[in-house]
Amino acid sequence: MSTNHPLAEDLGFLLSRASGVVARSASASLAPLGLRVRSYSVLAFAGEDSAGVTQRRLAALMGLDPSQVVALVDDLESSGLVTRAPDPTDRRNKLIIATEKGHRIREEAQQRVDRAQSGHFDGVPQQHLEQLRSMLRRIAIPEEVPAGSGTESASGAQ
Amino acid sequence: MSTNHPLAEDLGFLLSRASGVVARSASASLAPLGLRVRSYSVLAFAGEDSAGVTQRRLAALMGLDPSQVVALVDDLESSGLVTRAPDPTDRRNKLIIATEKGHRIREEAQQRVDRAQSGHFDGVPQQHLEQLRSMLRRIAIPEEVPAGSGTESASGAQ
DNA sequence: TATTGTTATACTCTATAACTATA
DNA sequence: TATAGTTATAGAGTATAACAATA
Repeated sequence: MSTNHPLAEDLGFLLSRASGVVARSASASLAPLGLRVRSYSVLAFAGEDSAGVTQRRLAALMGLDPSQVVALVDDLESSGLVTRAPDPTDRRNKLIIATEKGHRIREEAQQRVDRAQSGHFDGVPQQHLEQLRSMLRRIAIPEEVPAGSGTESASGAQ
Repeated sequence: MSTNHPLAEDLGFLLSRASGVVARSASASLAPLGLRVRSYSVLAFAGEDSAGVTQRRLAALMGLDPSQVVALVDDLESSGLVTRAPDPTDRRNKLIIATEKGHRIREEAQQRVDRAQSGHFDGVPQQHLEQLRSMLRRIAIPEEVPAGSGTESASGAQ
């Protein structure tokens, strides 16, 4: 399409830069809780569903390889924020469930992240933010990640 | 502000996911040229200014530490895409200048990246893309990086 | 004394492949 | 045989600190 635009105007470039800026401030805001953006994401997803989430689903939600989820859960588990509960239905699955402490920390973590992010977004009108969100959602999740998790052989996850 | 929203709707999270998706496809499209997103960015900035760019300025433009720029320039230089020219005005500076071959490769690289990215953005109305761009620019470059490069002791660069 | 580029180092993130236990 | 979780490993990205040459 538009040929020969400067890189500083390129959407992919700006996306990457902006993402880095926001992630760094989120990371800094979480440090006092002993969390990083990654582990916070796992904790947040686990805390959203009282039935727990499988590691496979976490990987799909976060766009990671399942092998990367292991260490994240290990850390949270050893900090007592989540537990790995066996799934009675299918014993291959491990359901990641937030502990009571996990819920408390998650609450505070979310507030911290929100506070850190508001600095980046608060000048922008609400309507634009909603457009931004829907645009990013479309790009980030090409095929709307069905709740059934991973029948698609890790298609868009990589 | 809005308390207790699901993480999948969080702007920072979506930003990070979308950025990853776009970066991966850009990376894949550049692989046949022996470039990555990072080295392509250096090549693009160098090619935009026939007078060349200092490594310090590249670091500021890309949000990197100056030490990270060294290896990127090393690679491009050994591939014959850029040269390190001494700055007569200030011999501490090294001006990174695209070679003729560098300009050719840069041209093709840009086309490849544009093609890869159009898949992600082409459904979105032009007006929304422009809003997105200006929003990302604001977040990515907090204080509009003055052309004078780095008097601000690597403030926003980190 | 301050700044540009540089080297070195350590840590995080990303990407793959292979293994185990269950199904 | 296929899938969930796991281990291991190599490579890329990120973050700091210190140093030489130049200003």
